[in-house]
Amino acid sequence: MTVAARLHQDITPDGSDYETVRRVIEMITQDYRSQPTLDRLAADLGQSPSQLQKVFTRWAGLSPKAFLQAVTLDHAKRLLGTEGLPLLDASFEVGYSGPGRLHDLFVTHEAMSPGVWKARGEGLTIRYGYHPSPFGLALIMITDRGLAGLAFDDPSLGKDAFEDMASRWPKARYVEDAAATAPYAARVFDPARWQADEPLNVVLIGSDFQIRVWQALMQIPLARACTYSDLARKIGQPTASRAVGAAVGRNPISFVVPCHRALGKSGDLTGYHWGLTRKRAMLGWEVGQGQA
DNA sequence: AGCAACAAATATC
DNA sequence: GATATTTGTTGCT
Repeated sequence: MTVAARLHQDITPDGSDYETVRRVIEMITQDYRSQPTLDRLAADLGQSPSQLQKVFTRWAGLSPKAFLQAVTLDHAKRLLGTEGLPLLDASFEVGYSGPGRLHDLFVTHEAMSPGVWKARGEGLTIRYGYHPSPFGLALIMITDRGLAGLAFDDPSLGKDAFEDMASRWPKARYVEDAAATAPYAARVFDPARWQADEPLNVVLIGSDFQIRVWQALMQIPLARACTYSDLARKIGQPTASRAVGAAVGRNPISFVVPCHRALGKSGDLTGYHWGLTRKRAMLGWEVGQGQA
């Protein structure tokens, strides 16, 4: 099966795969100490073990067991007491194979002038559309310069993706145009199309400081992680880690600007705007792509 | 005033 | 002793 065909299956319109995966992750992370078996997870979900195995591997490219190890990395890292070690190095210590040599999603970015940001998006026309993704229903926003926003709709979060995004640039004009955003959805979530010869154009709209943080984030390779203080050092303000945290959290283009790769210094997955479970899911998924 | 932080100190098991 | 919780400091919005 081609990657494209596989991806098409991954992103069932009703998002049922992600829903299953999300619940598994929640169960796993609730008591990772007990290392729940596949049989038990399946029983709790009311599915047959083989069915669960199939859905899970299709989605993550990893068996649930391997995935369990991946999302337990924060725990592993804490146990190892390693400092500033990239995520996968830590996983290597717990008997996990190393990262693949996959290229990361190749993007070119340009920063919107601070003026546009200060004007709260005035004069900007933003087209948007909803598309299924491996992480649930995604809301994509574009300007004529490129991708400007990526959010996730998640009823369990009790927040509306569109409201959330629109409040960032309240004065922009919003036009629904799913046909225009569809190609972006296809590109962003298909690792087979992450190639340098056809870079994805993204537009960063934010304050000066935020944009520097987001640019630093985009330099973190797939399935790797770094800490907030690492980022602070990287942008030349080693004491500004707290401000970095705030800026990371404000990132409008989640997943593409990999805010999910920022961890607390101890390896804790501190917070995530679109839900901690989704952050774990992304990290695990990336590890899976690295294996593929 | 408010944060998706950090480190050191103190309290708790 | 190892972990939880608290407290002071931090830089940018």
